[in-house]
Amino acid sequence: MNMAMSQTRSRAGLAEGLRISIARLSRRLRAQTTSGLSVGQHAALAALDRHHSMSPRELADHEKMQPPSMTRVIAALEEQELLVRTPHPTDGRQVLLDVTDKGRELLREQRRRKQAWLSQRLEELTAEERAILRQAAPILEKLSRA
Amino acid sequence: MNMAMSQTRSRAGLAEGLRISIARLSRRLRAQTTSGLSVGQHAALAALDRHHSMSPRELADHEKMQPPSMTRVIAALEEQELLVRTPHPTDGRQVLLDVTDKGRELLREQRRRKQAWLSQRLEELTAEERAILRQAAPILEKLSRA
DNA sequence: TATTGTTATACTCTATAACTATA
DNA sequence: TATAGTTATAGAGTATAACAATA
Repeated sequence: MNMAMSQTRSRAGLAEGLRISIARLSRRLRAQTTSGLSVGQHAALAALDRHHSMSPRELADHEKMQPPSMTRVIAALEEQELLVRTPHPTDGRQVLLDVTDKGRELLREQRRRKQAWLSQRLEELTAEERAILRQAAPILEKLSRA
Repeated sequence: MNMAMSQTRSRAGLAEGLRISIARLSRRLRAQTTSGLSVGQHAALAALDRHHSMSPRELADHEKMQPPSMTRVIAALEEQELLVRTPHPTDGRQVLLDVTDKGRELLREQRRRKQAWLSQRLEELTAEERAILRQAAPILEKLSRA
């Protein structure tokens, strides 16, 4: 029995293996600053590109981040003119966020260049391995929001 | 076409989706301090439990962490008497690390209680979804070391 | 000279608590 | 009072650079 099997055969082993791999991948992804944007900044911008005119609170909930943390992410994106803030038409407390043309262009450019480091690692896998990850991706997405 | 599909159909989409899910999962896992040990500390201890008598350098390489970062992880584990350091028999520069009985007991206890938050989330998936993750886990492990 | 490990230092990401403005 | 957002502050995790000890 090899190690990968022993790690993932039981449910506890699956959780432990995933937890450790996720932490390690996260560390390595953070070290690869592909775009000038942190992973969190990129995620926020991409979410905003899909769901227009979100408030900071909605965006924080979507990304499972605390509002003050999101404030800083938003400030960094605004600083780079990748998003704009407009007042909510009826609720004076709220702010609406939208991606700018420059932000959309950056996202497009990123996708064109792909996510350099991770894409390269994916290319080194077999087609079958990639197929499994393609199936797993929406499950990981669901887990990350659960 | 739903969002998960559009995200994972292309290779760039797969990389982007995985990257964002991994970052979000990592954030949530870090927020769940199950054991008193951080994820990095747990990973180091578990690696040491499998491969006995590693040096700090080997452990850092194994976990894809820089040596000074690993120094701090090791110090925290030693402080809690979960590992011991012994001088290398022939190379005076090196140190050998080994899990203590207390460290092994902690790992065993952790596995018994499972990795609380993530295990709970896994229980909420269907059997089929878990089966896919079980296939994906060794691939993610491989990616995390690539 | 090269390698192992540590110390010093700093940066990024994120969190909690407290505050302001509006509802 | 309750909610949205921000500011102030702190902590965890990690990195790079510089150093000491040994090979």
